[in-house]
Amino acid sequence: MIMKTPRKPSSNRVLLENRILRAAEKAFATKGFSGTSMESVADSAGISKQNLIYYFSSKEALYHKVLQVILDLWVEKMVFSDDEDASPKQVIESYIVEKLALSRDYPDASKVFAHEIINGAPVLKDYMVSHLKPQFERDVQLVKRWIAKGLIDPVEPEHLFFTIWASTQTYADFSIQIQLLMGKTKLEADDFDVAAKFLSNFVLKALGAQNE
Amino acid sequence: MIMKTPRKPSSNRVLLENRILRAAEKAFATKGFSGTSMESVADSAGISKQNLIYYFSSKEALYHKVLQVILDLWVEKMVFSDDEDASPKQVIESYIVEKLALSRDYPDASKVFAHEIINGAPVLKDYMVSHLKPQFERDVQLVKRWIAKGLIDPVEPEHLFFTIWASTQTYADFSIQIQLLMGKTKLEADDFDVAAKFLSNFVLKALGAQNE
DNA sequence: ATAAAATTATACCAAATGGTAAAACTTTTT
DNA sequence: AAAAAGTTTTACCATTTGGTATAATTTTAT
Repeated sequence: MIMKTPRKPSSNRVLLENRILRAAEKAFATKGFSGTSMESVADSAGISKQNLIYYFSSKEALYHKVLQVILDLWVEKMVFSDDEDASPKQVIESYIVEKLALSRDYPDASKVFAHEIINGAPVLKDYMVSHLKPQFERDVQLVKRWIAKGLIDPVEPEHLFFTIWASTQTYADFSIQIQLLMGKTKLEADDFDVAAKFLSNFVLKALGAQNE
Repeated sequence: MIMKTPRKPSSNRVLLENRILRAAEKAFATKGFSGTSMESVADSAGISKQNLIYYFSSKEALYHKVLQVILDLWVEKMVFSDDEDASPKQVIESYIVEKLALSRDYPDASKVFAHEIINGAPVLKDYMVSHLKPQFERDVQLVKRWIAKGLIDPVEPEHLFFTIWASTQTYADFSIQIQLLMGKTKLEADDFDVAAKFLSNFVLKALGAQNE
């Protein structure tokens, strides 16, 4: 039986796919799935619509790939319960800092995710139950142990996470509102630093976990 | 000069317009502006597309009206600095409770607003600067006076508002995520009560304003 | 009752859009 | 060099969609 050796993917292809994915991410972020046309993505990527379809055979396929890239990035960068022996202050502080860094560095990714969730998670529902929920439950258990040990004051851990997620992601998803209200044309790195300090202090104090 | 007396709007018309607006709000909330077709709104409202266009001459007009109804509701229900002499605890607690009540009772409105903001506030930009920003700045000043009087600990008031908004609206906008992670088919009134308690305690403690 | 205004139904259309078919061209492998 | 695989371009199409034009019907004011 003769096995044909497949040609190695040209480096050009990888570059082009990345260019397409970035263009698509930006489009999905600012217009949503329905509001994004394949032609506009192709234009942003500098290729023809038909050529875009050669690389991603349908708009759904393109959207799925964009979501997958986002999730890979997030899972890679966001682990809460890394070190069982780290202090709550350390863990929470770096969690908030990292989440805000994601909002700062990947605002489009955050917005695509926000669109997906607001629209009822039509694509991500299964993934959330199978992957995110177990991780979430582990993290909740860790917080409960902290409470049992008296390291932080008693709170509902689930709502603690909802609050941290919401208040870090708002700097990406609702950045236009924040800009308009603060009279800025865009959010600078400095604004994210201030937000990180504010939120860390805020959460730690609310948990009675400033020390250590 | 003869002035024709215009016919009074039939009560039927008011009812029908409300039915249309509710259907449109739900559609815009779950699909966004681009993802919503006039025909689907008409179907949900139980009329023909052409008849819908008779009442709202374009999709833009319909969307603008939906936004306006939402803003009217929110402005009516959400006043922060009502009473200068109320204690921070009273003001913040009722603010959080009322914001959560809006998320509970008008989740679609919250989602339509979220879509608008994530997409860059193409319609609401001007309104936010002319109406919301002054109100925001008044509220910020009130918080600053609280700090100056030593009623609460020093924080950046702007970020305090961003956090409260984000963490109350997430129970509407991201409800599917919360449901999936908590293993519920929907969020009940009880869940909102727990969230209100959690958030009130959390924020007041972070501000050092539990007493009074 | 009747004219005028309001409402609903019928027929239609131009533009946008996601996608297919297939030919032409380029690069890589043998 | 030739075959094969990969890539790009050209031409086209069916469906969806927002919207217009207009006729038919119902409701209201006089």
